[in-house]
Amino acid sequence: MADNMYDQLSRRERQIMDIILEIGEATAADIQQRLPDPPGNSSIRVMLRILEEKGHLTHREEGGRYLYAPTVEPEKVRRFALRHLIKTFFGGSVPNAVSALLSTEDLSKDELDALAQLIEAARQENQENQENDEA
Amino acid sequence: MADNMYDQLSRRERQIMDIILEIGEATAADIQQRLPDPPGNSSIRVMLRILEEKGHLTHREEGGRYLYAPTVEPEKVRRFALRHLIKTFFGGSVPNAVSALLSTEDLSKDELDALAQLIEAARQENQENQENDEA
DNA sequence: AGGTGTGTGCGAAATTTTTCGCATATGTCA
DNA sequence: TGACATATGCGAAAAATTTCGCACACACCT
Repeated sequence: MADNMYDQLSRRERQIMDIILEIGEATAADIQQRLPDPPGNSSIRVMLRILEEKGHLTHREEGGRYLYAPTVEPEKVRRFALRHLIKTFFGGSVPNAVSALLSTEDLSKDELDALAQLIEAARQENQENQENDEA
Repeated sequence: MADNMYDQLSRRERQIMDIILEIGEATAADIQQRLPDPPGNSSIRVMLRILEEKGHLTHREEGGRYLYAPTVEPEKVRRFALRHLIKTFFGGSVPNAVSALLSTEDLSKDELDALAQLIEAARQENQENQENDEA
C-alpha cells in the first residue's frame, strides 16, 4: 500500500479531490455539478471545509465566493497515483501499463510521435547513466 | 467522473480491493497483513463479505479457509483505472502521463526497448487505419 | 435603499462504515 | 480421538462520513 494521501480519504472526499485536481480550482457549485449523485450544496461546502482542515485544500475568495485549490503539488500527487496504479493493476510493470494505454486510448499520429520521442530521449539518458556507472 | 466501480467503494473497501487486485487472490489474513492500520481479523472478514454481496468479489473454499478473488475482469478494471487516472491527473493527455512515467520510474534498458517497440507497433497500426479511412 | 439570488458557517441528525466479541465449525497433529 | 489453532457468521456497538436546514452576510440590479 502506498502512503498516498488518497488512501486516507473517504469516498466523497476522494471524489471531490479528483474533481479539483482535474479542473485546478473549483467552487462548491462547480463540484456539485460534477459529482455523481450530488448532495445538497451545503453538504459539499462542509466537505470542502473538512478537506481544508485536513490540509488538502486551500481557498481564496473571489467576488464573495470561495475558490478551492489543492495544496499538494499536483506533481507529487501524480507521481503517487501513477505508481499506485502501476503497482496495483499492472504488477509493477511499466511496459504492461503502457501497452494497455496504447490499446485502450485512440491516439493521434502526433501523440504517437510525441511518445516515440519521449522514449528515445529516455533511452539516451539511460545510456549515459550506464556509461557513468561503468566509469 | 467515471462510472468506475471504485467510485462507489468506501475507504476500506477500496484498500481491500486494491490488495486483492494486486495479488489476485487473498485470505482475510493476507489482507490484514497488507492493510495500513490493520483492524482485527474479524473486521476484515466482514468487509470481504460486504464486497462479495456487492458483487465485487467471489470466494472459493480451500482447506477450510476462504480465498477471495475479484469478479470483475481485471482487464476492465485496469482500463477504467487508467482512463480515470489520465483524465484526473494528466488532463486527459496520454503523452503527459507517459512522460511522467518515464521521469519517475527508473526503467531498465530492456523496458525502454519494449516500450519503443510498443510505440512502433501502434504507429504501424495507426498508419493502416489512416489508409483505410481514406479509402 | 430594497429585494433577490447566491454565498457562508454552524450545529445537529441521518446514514454508512468500520470494528469487535462471541459462539461455533473445521482442519491438523500427536 | 482429543486438544489446539484458525476459520467462519452473526449481531450489535462505536466511529466516521455525509447530509441538511437555518440564520446571516454580501454582491448585484432596479
